[in-house]
Amino acid sequence: MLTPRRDKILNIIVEEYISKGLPVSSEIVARRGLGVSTATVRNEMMGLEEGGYIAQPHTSAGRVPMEKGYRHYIETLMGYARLTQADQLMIRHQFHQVERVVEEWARLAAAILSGMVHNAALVTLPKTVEARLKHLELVSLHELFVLLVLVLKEAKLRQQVLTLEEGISQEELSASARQLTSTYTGLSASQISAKNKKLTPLEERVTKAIVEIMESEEQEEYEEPYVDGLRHMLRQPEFASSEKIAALMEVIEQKSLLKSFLPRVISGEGVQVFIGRENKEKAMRDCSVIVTRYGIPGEVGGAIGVMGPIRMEYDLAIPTVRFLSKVMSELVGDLYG
Amino acid sequence: MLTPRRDKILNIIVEEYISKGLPVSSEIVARRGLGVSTATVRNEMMGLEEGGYIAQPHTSAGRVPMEKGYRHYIETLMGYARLTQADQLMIRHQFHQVERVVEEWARLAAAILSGMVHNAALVTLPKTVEARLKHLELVSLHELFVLLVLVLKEAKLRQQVLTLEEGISQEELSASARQLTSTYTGLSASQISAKNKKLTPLEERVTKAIVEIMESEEQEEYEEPYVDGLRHMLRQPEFASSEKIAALMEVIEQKSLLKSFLPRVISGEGVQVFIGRENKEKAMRDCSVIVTRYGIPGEVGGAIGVMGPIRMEYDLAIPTVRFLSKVMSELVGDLYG
DNA sequence: CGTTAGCACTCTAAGGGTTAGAGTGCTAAT
DNA sequence: ATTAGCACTCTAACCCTTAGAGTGCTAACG
Repeated sequence: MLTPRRDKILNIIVEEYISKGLPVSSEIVARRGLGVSTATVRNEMMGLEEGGYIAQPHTSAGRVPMEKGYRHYIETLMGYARLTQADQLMIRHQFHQVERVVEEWARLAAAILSGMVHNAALVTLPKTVEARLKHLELVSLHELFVLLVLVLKEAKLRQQVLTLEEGISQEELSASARQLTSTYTGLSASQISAKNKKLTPLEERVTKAIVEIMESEEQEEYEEPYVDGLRHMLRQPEFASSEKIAALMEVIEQKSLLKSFLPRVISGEGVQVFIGRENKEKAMRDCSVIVTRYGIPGEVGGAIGVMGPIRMEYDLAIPTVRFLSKVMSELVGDLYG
Repeated sequence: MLTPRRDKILNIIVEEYISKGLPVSSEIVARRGLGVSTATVRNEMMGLEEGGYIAQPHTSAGRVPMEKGYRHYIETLMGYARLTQADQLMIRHQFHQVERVVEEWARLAAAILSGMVHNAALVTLPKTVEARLKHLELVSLHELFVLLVLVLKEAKLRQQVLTLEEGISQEELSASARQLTSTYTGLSASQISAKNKKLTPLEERVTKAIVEIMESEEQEEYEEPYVDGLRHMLRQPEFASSEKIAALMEVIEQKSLLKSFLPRVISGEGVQVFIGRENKEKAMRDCSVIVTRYGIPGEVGGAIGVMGPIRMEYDLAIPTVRFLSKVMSELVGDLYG
């Protein structure tokens, strides 16, 4: 598709632009590698420009990569970019320092990721394909209020306050809870609602609530993600305009973030990169998102990724996302094993 | 301190500046109320300027309120500013629509508040002065891992995964949990650790974990707050500089937000306003924060507030914060009743 | 004495004009 | 195919000018 020399020139332009943020002149390219003159480089650049890989902000300026150029660069990168052994160790070490709680892991992953790539990180909590009940408990709060506590298969807690018609003692509640736990344990929402044993009014009420909670659990595609490192991302010069920032904030706070690209993450394999206009949200047409799944395929999974300006250090961000996804998969697999 | 006329002129300047965002000229002031000429207004303005209430950006510009001017304006405001009946109803209505869960309330309060005042809202979850155990449960996850679930007095759940020395059946775990619940229910961390009954190794392990969790619960001054509506705040013209935004984001993401003013909220009564330099964080010297407590004094409480540019609609923000604090107090009081 | 009309003064923001320099595309030579 | 050389273009940074807004002061007024 691209001659080796053009490929090389393109990659130099992208690298240079990413690190400096300024249009890249033929001279800068000529100084790096290939023993050719600036004139030759200029000729090749014209070809790349016709191909839509690069463009000039104005006539007398150097070249700037276009989305197609970034795409090409990233394709090359995907092959070899890996984290150094030292970085991997450093990251693993940090995970050993925190508690064995999924929320903590996700938070830490977001913190590490955003810190390393100087951009915002997103991490969703892992979600099981099918929620299964592990244990349930009824705790009398006061008068007619009862707290229903569900423990789902992967140590996930859900709670709901139920209002009863008549007061019931804690002893009776505990008995019912024990009873229901033993009949429902290990079952999914559909299996629970399928069971049509004879139930007391209380048990019926509780069962309905359980099914409701577990179904809503399965419905949502993903949990709301942890977002960390906005402070880093906003320091990038491309976010000088506060209008852009506000628009982005809108997307983030309205939670439309997930809907916009998670479907594509689920379907795809490996680390995926969405550059500029490839993002569905208008506010993100100046951003790139690097995401991947983590977890155990077909059982439990979440998403982890980075958001930043198009001019991002892909050579760092891609392997970092990849590695953190690996670590999270191991941890989650361990917990759910 | 201030003659009635100066007081009036000052308040006009502040109001006008808040609504328009432009320096206020003597003519604008003269056109509103008081039957005096621009020259007289100018004379009075000079007095106000000497007093440090207002200032000119440059020689030939109108006046802009200084922090002292805002302070004076707010002091006047505090007396009478109330929400309309319609707004109050509208807000109450929204709270009736959501589930009886503290987290939901806090989230909703933040959403309503930020939407109404077009700025960022902060709401912490209510925190009890002393954590009391309501119920505990032990659920076997697999092999040596056991999930400890605590239900605290105010329907608050806490969890921790314990690693045991040897496998224990779910039946035994449940028995222990029931046993411990009955002995510990209604007690505080210190009371639990004071009890020195004979304990099995398992019970000892669990007790230690309980005390640990409950103590950490009491230690933290406040929970991490929900922040909502940054998208609104960032649209304000004073946040045109992205440098400011990034600095603010730093404060928010690093959680230093709470430490910076919550001590003062706890000690103070009623709605409090921190204007510009009165905020401890450097990044917030261009911001105002309006906060108050909610909850039941001496028992349980949280904080709710607004953050925005100094040029904020105090006449709207102050009563809104006040009213939402009232609603949250009622709800929380109801739940903990 | 407080108030006001009148006026000179100051400062900003916007527009226009100039210029140095960067980087190009083209041409002609190698 | 490559390259040196050069004319050309466009930007960004200046400076200069000017209209207009709003002031502070002075002197007159009730």
